Amino acid sequence: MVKENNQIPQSVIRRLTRYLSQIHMFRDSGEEWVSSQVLAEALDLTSSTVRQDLSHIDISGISRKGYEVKQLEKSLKKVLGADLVWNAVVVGAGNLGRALAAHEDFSRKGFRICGIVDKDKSKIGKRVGRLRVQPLRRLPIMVGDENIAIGILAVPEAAAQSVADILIASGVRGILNMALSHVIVPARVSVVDARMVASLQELSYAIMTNR
Amino acid sequence: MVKENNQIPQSVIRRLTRYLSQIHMFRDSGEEWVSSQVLAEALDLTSSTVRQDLSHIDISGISRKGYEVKQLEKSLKKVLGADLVWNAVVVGAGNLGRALAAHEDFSRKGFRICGIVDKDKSKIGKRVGRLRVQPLRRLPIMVGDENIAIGILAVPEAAAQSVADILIASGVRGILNMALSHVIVPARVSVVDARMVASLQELSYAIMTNR
DNA sequence: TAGATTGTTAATCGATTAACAATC
DNA sequence: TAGATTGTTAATCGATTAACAATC
Repeated sequence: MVKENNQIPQSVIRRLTRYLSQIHMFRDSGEEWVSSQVLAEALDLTSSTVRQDLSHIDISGISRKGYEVKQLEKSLKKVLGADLVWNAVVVGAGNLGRALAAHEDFSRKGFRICGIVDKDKSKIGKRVGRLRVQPLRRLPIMVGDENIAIGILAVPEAAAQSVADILIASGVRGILNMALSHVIVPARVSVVDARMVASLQELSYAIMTNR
Repeated sequence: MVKENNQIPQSVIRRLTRYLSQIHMFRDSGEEWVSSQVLAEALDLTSSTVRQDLSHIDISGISRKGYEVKQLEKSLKKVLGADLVWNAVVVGAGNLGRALAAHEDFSRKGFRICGIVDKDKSKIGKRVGRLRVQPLRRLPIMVGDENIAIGILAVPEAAAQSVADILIASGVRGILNMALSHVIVPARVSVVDARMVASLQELSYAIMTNR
């Protein structure tokens, strides 16, 4: 364990998020220990993959028992930054943007939505849960004042790049891209795509080829 | 080109969805031809990867010109099933479920949301755009009557598996999983994860390790 | 103790990149 | 024609799986 300092591969990080979710389930059903085998079965993986993955993080298993659930939860949260609170702003106050701004899961998992902005005058000032839609031009002030690290991009395909540029200029460190299109960013900014239409297209391909 | 019959790797399919989105941009700006080099640059890939990927689908490029935009769009749509209309039902009428049911991008890209259901009595009957929230128990009838292939799972973590089981019993062929947790399904059903909290956790890791 | 399970090394498998002859 | 770009093969790189000694 603890292969500290050098970066963990993206493929592993993606599975660590799944381990964390699964560990919560085990914790909630009162389990105190979990083996690589049990974790693997719950997530359709091999126990070998689980052990390899966990070798990247600060956790020690015990022969014949496995990993302590509480400790594993703590280590996974630590490495993913899930033990911190991350401030975020939603850009785009369409159906999707408003839903994301009000989505309970986010705050429950440490992502605090501090604001929602739109460039469309007819949307500005409208209530979204406890927030009000602000004008797009306020973005730099909001990001600076509220220590916002993450921008959630929920605008139409065609606007995605120009709005991403504004987010970057405002000083966010990462972008969750909900738009269809690819956005280009400088190296100091990170992007993760969460393109739902793309996911649906992957799904339709899978359905078509599934026998 | 045309390595027909044998399945295209998941990693390639994921990029094909990106090519399709990018091709729409080129088309909209009036381009008629696109080379592997240009496509690669727009998406942060190598031209070699693009050519390899396109060798899986039914398209021929021409030396010195590249690929015809219209033809490439058509081939990409064909292989991804994006030339078809897919009927879908949203399960869970929380903030997220309601937004997904009303999301314009979906219908524009051929995913027709035919219904939204919830088990919570207080939500049933409420309007969501042109739809009304139906009781969960109507799911099998809806899926059968409206030829629904896809279920979009937008329920809390703890309910995900049991609701997935109901979707499967109702006869859907694929599930878009918006819930945090992993769902287990029989081989004849396909699942694609679109777990947004997981994406945010990937992003926070990326931010933390970005210098 | 006996045996289940970890941690890790080595083997396999798959995906990406490089290279280049063919071609328009 | 000259040269840009494809299509494809081979090389490299990285990720997953298998295997097994160490250990509790």
